[in-house]
Amino acid sequence: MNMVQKTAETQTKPISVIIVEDFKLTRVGLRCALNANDDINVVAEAEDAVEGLKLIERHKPDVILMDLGLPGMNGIEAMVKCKEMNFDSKIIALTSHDRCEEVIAALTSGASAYCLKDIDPNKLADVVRDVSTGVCWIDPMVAQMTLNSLPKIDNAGLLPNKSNNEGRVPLTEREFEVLKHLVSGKSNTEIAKELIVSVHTAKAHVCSILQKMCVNDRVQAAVKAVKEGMV
Amino acid sequence: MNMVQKTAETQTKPISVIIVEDFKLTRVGLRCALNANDDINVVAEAEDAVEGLKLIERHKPDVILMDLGLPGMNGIEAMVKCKEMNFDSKIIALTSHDRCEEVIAALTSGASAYCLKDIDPNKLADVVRDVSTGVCWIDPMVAQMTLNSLPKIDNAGLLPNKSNNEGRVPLTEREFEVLKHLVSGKSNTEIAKELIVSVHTAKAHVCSILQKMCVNDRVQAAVKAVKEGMV
DNA sequence: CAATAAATTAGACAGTTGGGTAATGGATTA
DNA sequence: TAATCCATTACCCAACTGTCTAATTTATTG
Repeated sequence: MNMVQKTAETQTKPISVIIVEDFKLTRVGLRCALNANDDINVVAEAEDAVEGLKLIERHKPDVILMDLGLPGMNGIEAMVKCKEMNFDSKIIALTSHDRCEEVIAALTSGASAYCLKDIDPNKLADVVRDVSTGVCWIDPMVAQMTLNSLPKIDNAGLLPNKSNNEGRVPLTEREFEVLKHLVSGKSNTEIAKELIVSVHTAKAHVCSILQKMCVNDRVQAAVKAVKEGMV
Repeated sequence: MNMVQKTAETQTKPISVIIVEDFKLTRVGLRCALNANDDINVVAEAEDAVEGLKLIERHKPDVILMDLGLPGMNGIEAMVKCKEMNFDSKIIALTSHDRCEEVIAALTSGASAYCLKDIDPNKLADVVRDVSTGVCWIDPMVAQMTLNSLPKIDNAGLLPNKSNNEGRVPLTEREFEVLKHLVSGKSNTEIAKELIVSVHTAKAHVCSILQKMCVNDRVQAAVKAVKEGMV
């Protein structure tokens, strides 16, 4: 039952990898895990960003494994500098955190993949292969979060399609404002204060939002709004 | 520590897949390519979105392969409706185009992966495996484009951060159950009825959920849960 | 101009929510 | 065994929610 799925075992030269990681033990672990694969070759290792950048410049590796929590220059800065050097090395960001801003920052600063450190070593090899071909790969723990950070686009009429508009919700502009505050968890009183109207007004808006969205309470409205990218 | 080699070859039941694709020939191709793998099982196929949604509702598959260019209701609408049904099926968007808006629209509408149709069949199987575990996988042809669409964040001083791991939420199993009901908009009374406990219990759980998630009310909890993919 | 829709305000009311505090039994762990 | 954590129940209370009815003002549109 074990035959097909190695998409990478071709005859071409192995994927060259550089590891930038401050913990010696993790470094060794990464090297061993990756070098166990015939098609992957760890060509160098660095324990800080400065050294890492030098090695990257020298070796021009296919893939860079970059720890984000480095002493001195952090991994994200390092990635930016790396991209400025203009090789087409692909970068895998590696951390143990799953903070939203960090994930986004890494991915917008040059990383093609984001892995948490507890990834299975064999899986990591797969990711290295994927990323070397240009794939964007994001760890399950942060995937949803990342996808939710993408800008919402009005899907209606995106594809040659007509019949759809009926399901849509025709909220007024004011109601949209209210909805945004509602989604951010504000109470009617807070919404009223924010929009400089009376609580009665805020309540009235919320009420008509609920009816237009066909839901029973503000929680459902908020969830629906988030899920459908209305906000 | 870990003897697994191929992340998929375990003894657990195969990954169930539903294919929604209008071209018969492509459908056959997809089915054959996937069914060639012991750990993947194509349980149904549909040639349009309406039929697809019915099948999805019936089978609750692990993974859905969704063509975006369907006649009638398009794939993106179908994904939205699919997400509304609230199973945790993962969706792979499949098209032959690489239009930016379409990619983003797909990923924000519920897709966990975006594949172009000329993908290697074995690679597709890998993607199915990855996606079934929650990975976000984006085809090389559109990966860079997608990453560029992420909101830019000011990286300065992003990382000097260690104390943050506390932000993570260690909800108990019971609390997770309650959270799910909460997200679906149920009141404490309804949650209590659902879990066959008293309202007091439900309230207690909700209360500790709010504290653990560091939010002030159930709306914020629901939104956070949805945004971070906790449910 | 008249009709329609949106935004605003108000009072009232039953029901829900979230915070405290406190007690009990069961399970796991030190 | 003792200490902890979890699930469960209970009561109180201030605050908030959602619905109703009803009225005024401003735009927009036929």
